[in-house]
Amino acid sequence: MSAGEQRERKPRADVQRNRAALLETAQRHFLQHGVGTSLEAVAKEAGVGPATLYRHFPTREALLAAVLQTRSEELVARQADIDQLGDPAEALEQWLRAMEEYFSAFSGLPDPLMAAARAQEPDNPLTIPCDILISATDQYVRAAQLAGRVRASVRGHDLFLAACSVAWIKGTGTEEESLDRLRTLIASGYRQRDTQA
Amino acid sequence: MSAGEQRERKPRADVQRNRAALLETAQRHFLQHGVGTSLEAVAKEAGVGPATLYRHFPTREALLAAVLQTRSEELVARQADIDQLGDPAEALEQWLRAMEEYFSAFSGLPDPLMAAARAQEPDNPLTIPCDILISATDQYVRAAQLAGRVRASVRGHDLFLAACSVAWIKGTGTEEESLDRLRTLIASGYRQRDTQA
DNA sequence: CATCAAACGGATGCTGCCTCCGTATGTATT
DNA sequence: AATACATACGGAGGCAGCATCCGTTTGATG
Repeated sequence: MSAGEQRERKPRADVQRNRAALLETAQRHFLQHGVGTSLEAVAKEAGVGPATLYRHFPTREALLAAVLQTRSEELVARQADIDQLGDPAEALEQWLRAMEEYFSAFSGLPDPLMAAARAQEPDNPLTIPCDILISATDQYVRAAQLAGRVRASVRGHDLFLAACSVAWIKGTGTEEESLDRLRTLIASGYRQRDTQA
Repeated sequence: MSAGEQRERKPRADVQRNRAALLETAQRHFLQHGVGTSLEAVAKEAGVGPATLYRHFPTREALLAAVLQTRSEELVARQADIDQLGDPAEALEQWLRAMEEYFSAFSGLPDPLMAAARAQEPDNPLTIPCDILISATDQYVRAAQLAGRVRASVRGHDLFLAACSVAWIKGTGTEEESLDRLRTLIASGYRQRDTQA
């Protein structure tokens, strides 16, 4: 209490408990019913009133961002593995797949994600994740370009959009085979042709 | 009443009138607020009760399909122009742009469209339009492939998905410049390289 | 003008969103 | 252990949109 410690009241225990229950339930509901799931139902199943949910997470996006936190960390962890790869083209490819899986975590996720990526609303809790992903993608693109494996005209942002698109289509229930064809099409689009000049 | 004529009662005049008013209003609302617009509001502004709207168009998709009818016809009309072009690669390109514009008619349109394209629900009034578009795309693809301008591995369905994706991204409010970059990426993906062996 | 099927539309029940406010709960103090 | 107090809780309620039922109106017909 002496050394600069503000000596603030310890936060209540139920706050943490409710928050955890909400996150756990929300994740399940997002998984089962997509990002548009009923928040009222989430609250009820978590054993709290609607107001408690809204107090913890003022908007659907805030809840979504919080639930996504775990997955974001997994994505960052994957980056370490990917960076180990010697081949920058392979690294880019794997990174794109990792991002796509992240976008496909819940059906309907790409929409709020794009909304966040577009506008510069700093209050949208999904904006920061998006910005990070775009610049990370740009890193991988540049590395692959230096190795002459990716066209010079390509930007990280382009492939971010492409990955988001594929995730969106995936979310609409398209068969995996069609998705693979689309991925191949995109890959042909950004890869530098070997038979150059 | 003799010659096989079933002599059925002439349909009431208000039916036609209400239907027309609903379509006109619905188009305006879809344009302004996207495909998710309030059907109640549409009915009210068209000067009819909710029940009348639902009697004419049992589902949102039915109304959407009816409103889209006009645009579909415009698309067919464009086909005539496109078919005039000598260059099959150019024809494919223009066709893809035409489809993309069609998909972008209303914000949020790509979602129900993809839903219709995916499942074989013959009762979904959007399924037929989708099937037509896919096979039309396939025609253009084949023609361009015969001319050696498009990779052999590409299918019409792939480019249908790609066009739908671009339209989806457009609907999320992304800047036109980013869209152009994405279109270019896709084009690089399907075009046959000139420096072939 | 009378008839009657066809179409209409208001009322209604439902679900989900979000907020207000009286109440309960956990922490700190004595 | 009991009290004081801030903090968090949650039910109630207002609102909007969907979709349907059913009593009433409308307009084609003879």
